[in-house]
Amino acid sequence: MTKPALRDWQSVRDEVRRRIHARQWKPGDLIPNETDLAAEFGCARATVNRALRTLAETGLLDRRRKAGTRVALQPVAKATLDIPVIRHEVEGRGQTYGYQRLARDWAVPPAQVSGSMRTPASRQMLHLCALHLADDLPYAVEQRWINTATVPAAEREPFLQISANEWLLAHAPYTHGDIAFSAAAADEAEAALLSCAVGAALFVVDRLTWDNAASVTKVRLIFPPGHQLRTAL
Amino acid sequence: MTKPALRDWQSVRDEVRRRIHARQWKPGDLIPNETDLAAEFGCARATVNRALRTLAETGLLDRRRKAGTRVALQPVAKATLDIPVIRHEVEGRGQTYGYQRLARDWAVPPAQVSGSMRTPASRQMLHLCALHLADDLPYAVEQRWINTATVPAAEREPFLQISANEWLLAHAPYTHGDIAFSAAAADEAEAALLSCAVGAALFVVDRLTWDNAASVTKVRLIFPPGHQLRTAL
DNA sequence: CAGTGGTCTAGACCACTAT
DNA sequence: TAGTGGTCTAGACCACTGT
Repeated sequence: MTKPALRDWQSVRDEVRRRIHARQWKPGDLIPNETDLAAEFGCARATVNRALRTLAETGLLDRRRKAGTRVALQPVAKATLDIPVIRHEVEGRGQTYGYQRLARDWAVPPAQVSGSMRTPASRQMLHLCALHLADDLPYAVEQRWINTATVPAAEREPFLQISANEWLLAHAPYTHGDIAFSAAAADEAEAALLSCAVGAALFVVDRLTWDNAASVTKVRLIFPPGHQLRTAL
Repeated sequence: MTKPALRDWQSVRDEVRRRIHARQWKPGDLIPNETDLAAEFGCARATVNRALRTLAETGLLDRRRKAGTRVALQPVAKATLDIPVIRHEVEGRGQTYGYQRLARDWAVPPAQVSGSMRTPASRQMLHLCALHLADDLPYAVEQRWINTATVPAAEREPFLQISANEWLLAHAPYTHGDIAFSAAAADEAEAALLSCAVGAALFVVDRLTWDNAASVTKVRLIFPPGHQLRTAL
């Protein structure tokens, strides 16, 4: 019995996945090298490379030069989260988006904020508080500090019509950042804004973005009880 | 002034990113096609393709055949989460991992569970409850249903020494799954296990995995107050 | 030192889709 | 229908790393 040639890298990827899944190649096993697989599959080595590279990126394979390619012992699940602009997130659910700016002021941030943003401890920063709505119900509270040394244009923006969430993406590019997810109990202000009980379990997203070595903004998004962040695995 | 050729796809990617960041190419702009960029950079089109494809995967570019490549108007941040085995997660923090099986029983799951796992509503499933520890402190509670129609070997595994979290990865491959993050208030049992107050805000991860059309397992991981899930952006 | 993956090249064909 | 990205190929050279 001869097998038909696998024509594209997706087919090769699927066949390799199938063999791993069928335990033909077991966790920890060394699999044939690219040249041999290319010969077996009847395609170019570059095609096999693309397939195996993709599988390595998802954590199913471990690849090392000279050592070869092994089936991962404990495949680390990789979940890719899309973090869209909140307006798009709401509209994507088929709901009507609403926005209210609650506060815009200049203040010296807490030491924890200036510390993590690497700004002088005594310097004032632009501080914003806003509410995002979905079908007129509270969707998320946004609390934000903006480093106007990095984004001077923000000084002239009132953020009355457009949220900082959206304005910054178009006006303040970032090179990298950190994001953290956690749970927190609602304080009185948050409970009032989100129409929930004080102490209710809120879903919290903290994000800090950088433009090279300069911090851009630090934001906390607070979601009402029941909010879920979902993704495929 | 002539520019030196860009030798590899990472250099091309960096140069394209630089131009976008410098607003030489603005959000919404059409950028030159692959052939022209290859000529400008002095490299093969495949090299440009690899660079632009990578940037499109991160959401910075929108690419469509015939329509060309545009700078994304609202770059959707893509965060890749690594979801390792809990033992590795703990050990990676330099802490000592501990594990306690709290319960292992057969039961008919709630309709919500059998419904989402697409199993007969009246069929018993293997149910597990376990506690993961870091330096002898509670790290996470694991509540799990296992579809033994898909993973019959689980019937003979006591899960006393090894957690289902870890055993399943080695013995029950999955093809795809869903994961959801949320916040929940601690009930009495959870509060006792995690040494926190009833009603405290807990971080919750719900995961459901599939082997093609057959569900494998549905698990809820519950983390004590203060737990954060972090990643780079 | 030798084997493996990582990448580049030049050319080709194809798939999709805006016009 | 024509322009663009998506991919494959065959061959080459290189980088890394186990032995």
